[in-house]
Amino acid sequence: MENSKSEAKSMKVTIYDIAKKAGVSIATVSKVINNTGSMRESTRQRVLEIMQQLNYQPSVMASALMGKKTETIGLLVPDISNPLFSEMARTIEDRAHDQGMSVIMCSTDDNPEKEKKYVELLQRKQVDGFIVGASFHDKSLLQELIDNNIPLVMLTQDEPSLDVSKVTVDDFKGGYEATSHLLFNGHQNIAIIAEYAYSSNLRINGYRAAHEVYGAVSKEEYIYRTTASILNGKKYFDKLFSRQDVELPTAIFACNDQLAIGAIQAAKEKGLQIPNDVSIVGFDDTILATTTVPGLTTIAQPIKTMGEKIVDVLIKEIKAGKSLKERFLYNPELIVRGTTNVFNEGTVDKQ
Amino acid sequence: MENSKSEAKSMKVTIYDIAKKAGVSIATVSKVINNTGSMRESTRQRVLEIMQQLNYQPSVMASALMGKKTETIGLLVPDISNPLFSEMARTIEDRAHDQGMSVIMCSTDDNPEKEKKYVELLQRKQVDGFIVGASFHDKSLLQELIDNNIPLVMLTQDEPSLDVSKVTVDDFKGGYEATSHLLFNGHQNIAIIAEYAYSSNLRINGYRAAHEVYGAVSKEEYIYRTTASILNGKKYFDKLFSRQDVELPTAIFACNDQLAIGAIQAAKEKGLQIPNDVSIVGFDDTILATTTVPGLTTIAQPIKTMGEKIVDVLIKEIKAGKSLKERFLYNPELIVRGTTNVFNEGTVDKQ
DNA sequence: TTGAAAGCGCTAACAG
DNA sequence: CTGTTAGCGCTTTCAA
Repeated sequence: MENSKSEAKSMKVTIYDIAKKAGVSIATVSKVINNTGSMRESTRQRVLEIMQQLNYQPSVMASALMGKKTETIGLLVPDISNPLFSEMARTIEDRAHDQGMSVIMCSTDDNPEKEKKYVELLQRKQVDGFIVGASFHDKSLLQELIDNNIPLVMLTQDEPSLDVSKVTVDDFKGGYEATSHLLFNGHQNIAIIAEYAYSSNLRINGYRAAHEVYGAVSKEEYIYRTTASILNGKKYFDKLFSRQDVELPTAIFACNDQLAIGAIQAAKEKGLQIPNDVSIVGFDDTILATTTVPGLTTIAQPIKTMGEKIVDVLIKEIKAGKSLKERFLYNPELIVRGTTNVFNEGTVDKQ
Repeated sequence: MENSKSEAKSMKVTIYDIAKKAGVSIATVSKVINNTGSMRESTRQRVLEIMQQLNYQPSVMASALMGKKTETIGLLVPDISNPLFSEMARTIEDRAHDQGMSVIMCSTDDNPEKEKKYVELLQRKQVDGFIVGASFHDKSLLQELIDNNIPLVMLTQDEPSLDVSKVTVDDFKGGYEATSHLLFNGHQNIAIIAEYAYSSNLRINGYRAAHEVYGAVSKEEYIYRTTASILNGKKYFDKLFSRQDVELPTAIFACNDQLAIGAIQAAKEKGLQIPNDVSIVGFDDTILATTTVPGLTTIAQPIKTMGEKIVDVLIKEIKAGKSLKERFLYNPELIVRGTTNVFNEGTVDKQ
């Protein structure tokens, strides 16, 4: 009635089972698991074999208890169902798995209570490090992690008050390029629908800078702020086009693809032709930018590159045991599709 | 030089610290943590207070080692960046967090090697249960989990060979409704672009059944299979429209939104008008269905409801310690937008 | 080269 | 009502 065969019963097989069957001590088994210490090659082989036979999987829990890593990272983003973040998440997940780590995702909804809850949860789960994406409101929570020397890196959020490693796109340049493209093509009245995020400040600065360079005036009345969603894109487009006090804009620079799509939809509903009556530029270059007709002209972030880099940076810091405070700034790229009329330049990829 | 104040130093505070400071034993502290046993109310309060003061977070690792749950679930889907799954994931995440659990996500890419790798990884991390979404090729891996009595539920995948709880949409009915809508509106030549998935078999059956009911003939030449992507939607649309041996279809039923969008793009490129020259119906009703112009007529899955249900079922099974083998079948709903012409019926939500 | 033993932070009897 | 104690599965000195 004993399970003397290699057919492990249902009970989880532990380091003790391996040790007994191999006729060695658990210390020895531990050494072969971790590839530490030295021993007779034949011993190592025997243990290895038995581990195979019994399909032994060392418990991450137990080793984490002993101060080893959990090989898990926490990913905090505003909303994983937002295409920008789901695309980022996919890259992050792949890169992490390549290095033997898994990722727990948490959508904060820009809600400080959820932020707190998730940070604490992830700490209880003893994640090896955090990736914080796009926006995080309760800075003090993050500062506390930093103070406790818990690896933390920021993606797509160049919040100056936090002194950690960051991977971002050059938001200023992105804003500048989007606006230049529009100015270059003859638009004088360009509105901007931005987000309540640090990145949007930078993009707005780029927008203003472009105006200066082109000798145009950027009107404060054209600058709106909201949160990312198609609905808000619609709403703010309508607001913009129902004002009496300023000239109607002929172009919109939306600070992300969702807002841009909302603007497209609102324009269509108003019977405006795109790009002739109104041109629209988005930001991010998510899948959404390719599914509209006409395709959305947008500023591309190198999502894949950034996702991979942020994982690499985090893992490096986890190994180093301290923040390296590196900053990586990537170039945005203007992708011209059908929502702007083009008399020139730019990467043309019309669909 | 002692940190006698409530200002916990950097070392993690443990159950011992609480016990010492409260002047009780760790057993007592453990009891208040888990709300077990009984004790003087004043004692409980005192301990609770100190836990607050020291910002004590019980280690999930340590309690998991003792056989408690890890409060983590593993989510396996083909690709988290696919809007259907990211929207599902969002719902799942929220529902799980509501009940104190977090989710580790893994994208399998329909690749059996990744499937194996992730299942093993999640086991090492001792997840309390698995949610397997949409498609999973190596059935034996799942069967092994089931045999080991590890909670496992399936979402959107009514694979008959696995006897576990399932939450799915009624794929047959969805296929039937999509096709009926087209037949009812006068189409006789309706092609279908399906996936290599069990759900697609069912949708194809519905497609055939609708033909029978309407006294139409469903031609095998109109049935294509591929994997979900915009590119494949385009590709198969082109294939369909370059055949000489059958009449050109006047309508396409694509088994998911991505394929449908590819078809829309291909149609536009060919200069075909939608819905007049060709009508298109999708499946899923993801965000993609709302961003195209015209909006995509599609079969909606109740993503939120299903996501919540699958979590509830899994958690119930985790608590029960065994599979309940429940099946939940949800009604799909036809959402009529602009890619089909309507002479009648259906939920109209044109944009 | 190997193993005995002392924990990691927590839970769960079992005594007191 | 409360504390003592024996582990959970693993890592890591330190001796042998």
